[in-house]
Amino acid sequence: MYQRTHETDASAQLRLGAGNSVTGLNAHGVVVVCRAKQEIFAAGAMALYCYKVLDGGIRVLKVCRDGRRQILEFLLPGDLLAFGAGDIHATTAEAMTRTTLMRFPRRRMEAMLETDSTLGLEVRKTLSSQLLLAQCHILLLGRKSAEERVASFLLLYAERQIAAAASSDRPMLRQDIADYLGLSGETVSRVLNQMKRQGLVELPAAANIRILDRSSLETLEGDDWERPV
Amino acid sequence: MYQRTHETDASAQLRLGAGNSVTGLNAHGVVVVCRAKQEIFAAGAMALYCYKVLDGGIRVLKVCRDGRRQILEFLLPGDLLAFGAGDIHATTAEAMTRTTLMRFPRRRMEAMLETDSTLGLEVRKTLSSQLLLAQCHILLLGRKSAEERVASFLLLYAERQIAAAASSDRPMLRQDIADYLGLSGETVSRVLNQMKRQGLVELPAAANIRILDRSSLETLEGDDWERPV
DNA sequence: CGCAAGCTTGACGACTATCAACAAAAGTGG
DNA sequence: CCACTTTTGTTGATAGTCGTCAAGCTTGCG
Repeated sequence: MYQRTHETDASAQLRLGAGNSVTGLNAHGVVVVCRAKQEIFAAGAMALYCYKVLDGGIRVLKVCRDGRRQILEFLLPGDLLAFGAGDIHATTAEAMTRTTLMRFPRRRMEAMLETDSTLGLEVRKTLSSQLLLAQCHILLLGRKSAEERVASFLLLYAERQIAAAASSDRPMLRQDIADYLGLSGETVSRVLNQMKRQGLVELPAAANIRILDRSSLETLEGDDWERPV
Repeated sequence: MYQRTHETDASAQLRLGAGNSVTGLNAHGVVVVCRAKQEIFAAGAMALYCYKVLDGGIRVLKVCRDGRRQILEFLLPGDLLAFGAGDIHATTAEAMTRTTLMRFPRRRMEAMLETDSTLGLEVRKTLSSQLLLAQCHILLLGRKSAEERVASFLLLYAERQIAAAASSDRPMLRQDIADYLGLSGETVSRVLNQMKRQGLVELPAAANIRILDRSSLETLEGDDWERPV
């Protein structure tokens, strides 16, 4: 809960370019550090703060009564969290590894939106690109086979993780991938190892995936759309 | 392509309240009428316009190379379409029935956002609530059984359709429901008829569904979240 | 009246979840 | 530094859900 100048912010800026600096808000931010698996906020709680990821990784998810889990998105350094308009969080956010965040009071953010149209543009761009990602996610879950889902996932996160690799070793468990893709952990494991046998990927250490044959994966993905920013 | 004063606008206003009037933009809107099944824009096309639905209904969807279809949302009178920040449409929009739209030039809308913070708020609220809906959709597609999906769908659209019933008879084909729920048309038919045998719904005419036992459906839905606005 | 589009129903098979056992890593504490 | 425990990943056997194919049935419309 202590103020700190943001050492890690430089790498964060690097990812999404200068445009995504949450302009004037930085002055009102507080740096918060979360340990692995710590909950940042829970579904149903008052949305008092919004966040920017500086270092580490976050999963955003929904849970059913009976424990079924669906991950909605993985956030990496540079990404914004909880900039929606709702006063109550509809999702839960958890740190995947030790994670550093910049935290902003939502009331102050909304006040700034009244006058600062640049901030407004940033927020709109964030919401827009989250929506585009969600739409691709919907197509994936609704109409793709297990193999296509894994291929899509690898291609989507490959680029991002290269950029985030500096900050931490790929913090992505099989079960997290499964809960993102709407599959079981076993199925993800099977598909990945089949891809390994076909020479499409390498699995050096567990929780570490290296793409060897990107174009074959693109064929498998069976898709049509322009990948969103 | 002719200007017209919006006769149907009153019922549209009724749905989402006075807040959702796309404030100053109305002056720059043109009323457009689409016949059933007409494409409003295609994925990949330049996003020149944004729209507000005045009457009828629209489906927004994505298609794979091999023809698999996934519907992302159904839009009803009062809903806004294509207010995202991207310059290229990532989705296709089609009229489900004869549909009346108000069409706004995006460049002008974006220009107004520079100064009009009320419009900015409206756009942010629209994007936010679309994102909430998308997140529920992701949970549904990733983790729910066919029966749970249909129950969720009925509950989600029941309220909306009561409001929209005035404008047109439920324009929803089994195949559209199936493509929204990530199921086959046959499965949707089977689940609906099973629900009918259990006295949960009535199926007076094809493409017409009446809910008889809402609370049982809520149990079936197997969910936990606060339904979004 | 007859055709076309959409809906229902059944039979069958494919895909993927579940269960279970084991292997491999990663912590943990002596 | 090494047993020990816990967590995570792999692999196989089995079963269930849902997609596909096909036929027949309704409904609406020309």
